[in-house]
Amino acid sequence: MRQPRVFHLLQKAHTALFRAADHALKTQLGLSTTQQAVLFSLAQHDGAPISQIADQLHMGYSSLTGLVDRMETRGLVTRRQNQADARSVHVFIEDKGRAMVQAAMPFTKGINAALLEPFSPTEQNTIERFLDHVATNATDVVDHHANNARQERFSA
Amino acid sequence: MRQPRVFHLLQKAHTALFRAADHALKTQLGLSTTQQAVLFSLAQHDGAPISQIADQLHMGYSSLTGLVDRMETRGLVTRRQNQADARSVHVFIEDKGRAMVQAAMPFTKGINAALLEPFSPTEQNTIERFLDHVATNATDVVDHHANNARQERFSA
DNA sequence: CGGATTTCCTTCGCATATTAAATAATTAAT
DNA sequence: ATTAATTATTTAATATGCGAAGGAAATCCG
Repeated sequence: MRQPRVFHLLQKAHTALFRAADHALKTQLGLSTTQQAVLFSLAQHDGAPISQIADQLHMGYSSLTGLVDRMETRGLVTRRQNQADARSVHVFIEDKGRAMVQAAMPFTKGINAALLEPFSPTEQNTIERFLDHVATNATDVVDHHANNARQERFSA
Repeated sequence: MRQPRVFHLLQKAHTALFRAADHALKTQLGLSTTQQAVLFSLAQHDGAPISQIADQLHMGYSSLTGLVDRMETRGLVTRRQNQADARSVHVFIEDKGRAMVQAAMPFTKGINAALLEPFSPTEQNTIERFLDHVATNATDVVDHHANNARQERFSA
């Protein structure tokens, strides 16, 4: 049985969706995709330390520093230091940021509904499980195969 | 029935997979995600005009110019003018570029297999159809909902 | 034919992102 | 106490991506 080329399919699906959504959200809210991601992550884990956000979004600290800078300048979030551990910096959503999450809601909800419309509940469940699976396991899978490739090269 | 938040799930899955894969492919082949995408697109449509690549990857012309520049510098592809229509520029893969596609193959294949391993053939088919569906319909769906949002704003 | 328009691509300027390496500040470990 | 590890920022280099403007070729149309 032929296996779907998920790797490229996922990339195609993603770019198709997000280049378009990016444009819409940028012109309507002034939010970039990445900033959106940070905001939505914070909406679920308000006050998360930088390290945790970086983890969730698979980014380095240095990427986040600039990102949070820009969002803080615009009044969407605030940095606060942890009193227990003065090294870690926590990020909190401000009202303005929360408002943006709310404003984006009907948009993303509509998109979800429209994209899932042709699929049965069972299929929708499969789709969800797959995307979750990729989100949580991709790093390990990739690392494993990258190591394999390296070993093959050494043994060649 | 609760609907999966495909929008955010897709983003999470994609970043998880591609931040990791990016790193691996960059260190092993020196290819960025976008350059990969161009290369793989060309592997299937060698000699495509810039406009077509832009279409496929949902990018503007100006983004592609620089991209192809860098790849041309590295000897992966070549630009050639269309003799029939001197405006359009076609891009061809060179041996070096083709070699990279080949070199990346086992890697992506392994990843595909690993990510699909927990899913039955039927489920794999569903997944493929979904990703295809998103890839081809996302733009329309997003535009439609963006327009709706704009209309609501005007009528408010 | 010839001017206006359109198409295809490049150039340029700008904002965003991303990474690697170096630095700081703080906490933990021995 | 000294050393090591953790957390985050800074800096510099590169990539990416969009929009506006321009140039060159093709097409439209009066």
